[in-house]
Amino acid sequence: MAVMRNSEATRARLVQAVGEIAIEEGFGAIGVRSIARRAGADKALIYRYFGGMSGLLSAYAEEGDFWWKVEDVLLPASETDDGLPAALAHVFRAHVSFLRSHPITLELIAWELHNRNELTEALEGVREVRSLEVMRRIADQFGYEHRAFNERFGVMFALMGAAANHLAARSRRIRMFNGIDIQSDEGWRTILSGVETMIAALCAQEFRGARR
Amino acid sequence: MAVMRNSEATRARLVQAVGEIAIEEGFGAIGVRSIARRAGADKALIYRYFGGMSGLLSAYAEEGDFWWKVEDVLLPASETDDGLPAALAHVFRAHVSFLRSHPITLELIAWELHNRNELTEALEGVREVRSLEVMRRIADQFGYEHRAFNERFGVMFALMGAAANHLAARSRRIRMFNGIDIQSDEGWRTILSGVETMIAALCAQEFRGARR
DNA sequence: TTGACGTGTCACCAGTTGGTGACTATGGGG
DNA sequence: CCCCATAGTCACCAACTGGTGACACGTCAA
Repeated sequence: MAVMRNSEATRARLVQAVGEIAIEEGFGAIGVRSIARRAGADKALIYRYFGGMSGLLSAYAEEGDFWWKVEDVLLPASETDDGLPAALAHVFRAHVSFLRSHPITLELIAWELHNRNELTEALEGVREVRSLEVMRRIADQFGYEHRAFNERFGVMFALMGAAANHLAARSRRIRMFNGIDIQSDEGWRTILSGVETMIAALCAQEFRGARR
Repeated sequence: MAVMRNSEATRARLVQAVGEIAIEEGFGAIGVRSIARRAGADKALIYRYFGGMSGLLSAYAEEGDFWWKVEDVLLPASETDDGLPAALAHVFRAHVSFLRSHPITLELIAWELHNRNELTEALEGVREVRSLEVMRRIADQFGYEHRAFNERFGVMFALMGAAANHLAARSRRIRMFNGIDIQSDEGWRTILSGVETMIAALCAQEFRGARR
C-alpha cells in the first residue's frame, strides 16, 4: 500500500470507506478488514485512531446526514394558500423523495430492524425529534391546537411514514408490493396520488366535522 | 451426544431447530453449526439428509405457515351488514393481529430487507398472491368492478399493509414511532382507531363521489 | 458368524473474522 | 548530521465458519 504518512488524510479515508461499503455492499459487509482494505490502510490504524470499529462508526455518524431537515419537508410559509392537504402531501412527497435518494438511510432503516449500532442509534435519535417537530410546525401554521392535531393526524403521519420507510427499503431488492411496482417512478406516482386522495378525504371529513 | 439411531426423529429435530433459533436469536444466528448444536445432532447429518443449509431451510419452509390465510382476514359473508368500512377495518385488524403473534414472520419481514434465502422467498411468494386475492374477494362481496376497486383502494391496501409490517417489525426492538408506543396494546389500539377513521373518510368520499 | 447397510461421531481442512504487539520507514527539529 | 516521535506495516493469535472424508457403532439378513 502506498505510504501516505498523513494521519488526517488516513482518518478521513477510513471514515469515508464506511459510507462507501455500507452503500455498495450493505452493513453486513462492514468490518475492520473490509474498511481498511477499501481505505487502503491497515486495520491496525482503526484501533489506533478510533479505538475500534464502534469508534469509527461513531465518527462516521457525526458526519452523515441520515434524515431530512425539518425545513426540507415543510411547505414554505409563503405557499400555504392551498391549505392543510397540500402541506401534508408535500411532507409525504419530500419524505419519499429523500428516502429514494439516500441509500444509506434505507440501509439503516433495514438494518435497525435487527441490529443496533452507533449509526442506527444516531438515526433513531434524530428521526423521532424531527418528525414530531414537523407535526408541531404544521399544527401551528394552520392554527391547530397541538393535542387536537395529533389526535386527528398523528396516526396518519405515523402510518404514511412507516409505509414509505417499508416500501422504500423493500424496493431495493423486491419489485412488487400489493400489485404496485415500487421500483419504478410510475409506482411511486401511484402511491403519492393515493396518499393525496387519503389526505383529501381525511381533511374533508375533518372539515365537515368542524362545521357541525 | 446421545446416540439416537432414528433418522426420522433426527431430521425432525433439525428442521425444528431452524424455527427455534430463528425466533430466539434471529436469522443471523442460523448456520450449520448452531442448528446442529441446538438439535443435538452432528452438522454432517445436515449435509447427508438435506444436502446443506439451503436444503434444510427449504424443508422448514414447507412446514411453516408464514402468512395469514385469506379466510383469516376476510369478514365472514354473514357479517357484511356493516358495509365496506367494517370489512376493510377487519382486514387490517386481522393483519396486525397475525403479525404481532407470529415472530417468525416478523423476523422474515426484517430479513428480506437485506437478505434472501429459501424462507424469505417462500414468504414473498404466498403474500402477494393472498393480498391480491383478499382485494378481489372484497371487491366481489361489495359489488365493485375489480379495476375500479383497485384504483380506489389498492394504494390504501398497500400503504396500510406496509405500515403494519414496518411498525410490527420495528416494535421488536424499538419502542416509539412518531410518538406512538408500538410495543403496547394501547399504541396499537390507537393505530387501529386511526386506520378506521381513515377508512371511514375514504369510503365517505367514495360514497359522495358515487352519488354525483 | 459374517457381511452390509443405516446412523451417528469425529478430526481436520481452508477461509474468514477481530484484535494485538513488534517491527520498519519517514521526515522534521535539535 | 543524527535522533526520535509519528505513521504505517506485518506477522501472528484465537475463535469462528462451512464443508468433507474416514471411522465406529448397532442391527438385521444371509
